[in-house]
Amino acid sequence: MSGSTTAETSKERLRLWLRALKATRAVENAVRENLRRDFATTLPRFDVMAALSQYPDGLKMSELSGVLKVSNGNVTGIIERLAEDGFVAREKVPGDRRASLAKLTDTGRAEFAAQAAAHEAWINAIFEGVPGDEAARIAESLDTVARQLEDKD
Amino acid sequence: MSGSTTAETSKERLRLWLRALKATRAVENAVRENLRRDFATTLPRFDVMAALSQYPDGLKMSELSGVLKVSNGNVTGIIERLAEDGFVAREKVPGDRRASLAKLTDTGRAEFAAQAAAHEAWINAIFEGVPGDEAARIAESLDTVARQLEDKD
DNA sequence: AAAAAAAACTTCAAGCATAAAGTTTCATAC
DNA sequence: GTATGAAACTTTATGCTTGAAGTTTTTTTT
Repeated sequence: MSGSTTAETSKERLRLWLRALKATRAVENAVRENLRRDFATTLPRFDVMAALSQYPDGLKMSELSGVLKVSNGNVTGIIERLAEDGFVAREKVPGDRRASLAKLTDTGRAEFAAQAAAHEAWINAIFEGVPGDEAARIAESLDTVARQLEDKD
Repeated sequence: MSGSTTAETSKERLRLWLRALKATRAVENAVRENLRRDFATTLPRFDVMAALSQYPDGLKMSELSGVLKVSNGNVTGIIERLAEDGFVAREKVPGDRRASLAKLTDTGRAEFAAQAAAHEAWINAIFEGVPGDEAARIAESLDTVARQLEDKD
């Protein structure tokens, strides 16, 4: 009977999801709090800077919203505030006057490097109780779920 | 060497977290979209109604914000909108004129029953690729993380 | 070449979320 | 019994987020 779909496994999956949601929210909230306390920033801003740090030549606004899977209007606001703080610069795209390129400034790059190092340390501390091989197995299962959802789009 | 804490397991844990975050966000977004499409509601509203459904005698505003781990002001707004829609009633607490009790109405209870049934079906479909025993193991690891964070508060 | 359609943004309205400040009510101290 | 402090909320300011509507520029059709 192993592997069959019963009403009981449905409940079990629901419980898994609720626990997963609870745990990830707890981690997320801890990260938000740390970002706020140590860097006076937010998770969305960190996410944007993380994305930009992987593209030294910059990303168009629409590419950025595609990478982060958030709406266009959302990206507009976050980039605007990051630009005000001097962490991001908006450049014009030569052949297209509609588009604009968002790019980390040197200040932004330095700031993000510090944030990323701290972030890795926080995560490492939080996941201390999870052995490495267990971590790999969990990631595998979660990817299965993520892929399942991507296919539906 | 198994189980020792090295720089490599730190990176591995970071990757695990990023994948977990990506997967749970994907599931969360799918649920949000379904709630919107099928019930014209939101995840925060669903969460509030789920909490209230477990307390037939109602919850005080402060208790509700404690259960959901969100701020007081947040609860005020969500309950207000749910009350406008007739799903929640605010009652006075006999001995204390400061406090108020939030409680599902009959309409609210019926509405939530429909939402909860649909929700379980969505989750079951999304987690179809995850076998039951794997699910149990993942939940175990996630609980370890969640407990770790609770202790710090 | 003019018209229509599409693309790349930005703006807007509404809801969610927090922290901080403000109100009213209750409990304690003196 | 009056003052002090705490508790239970609400309000406000700011930022995140979306979907929808609006603008400008580019591309495609005809």
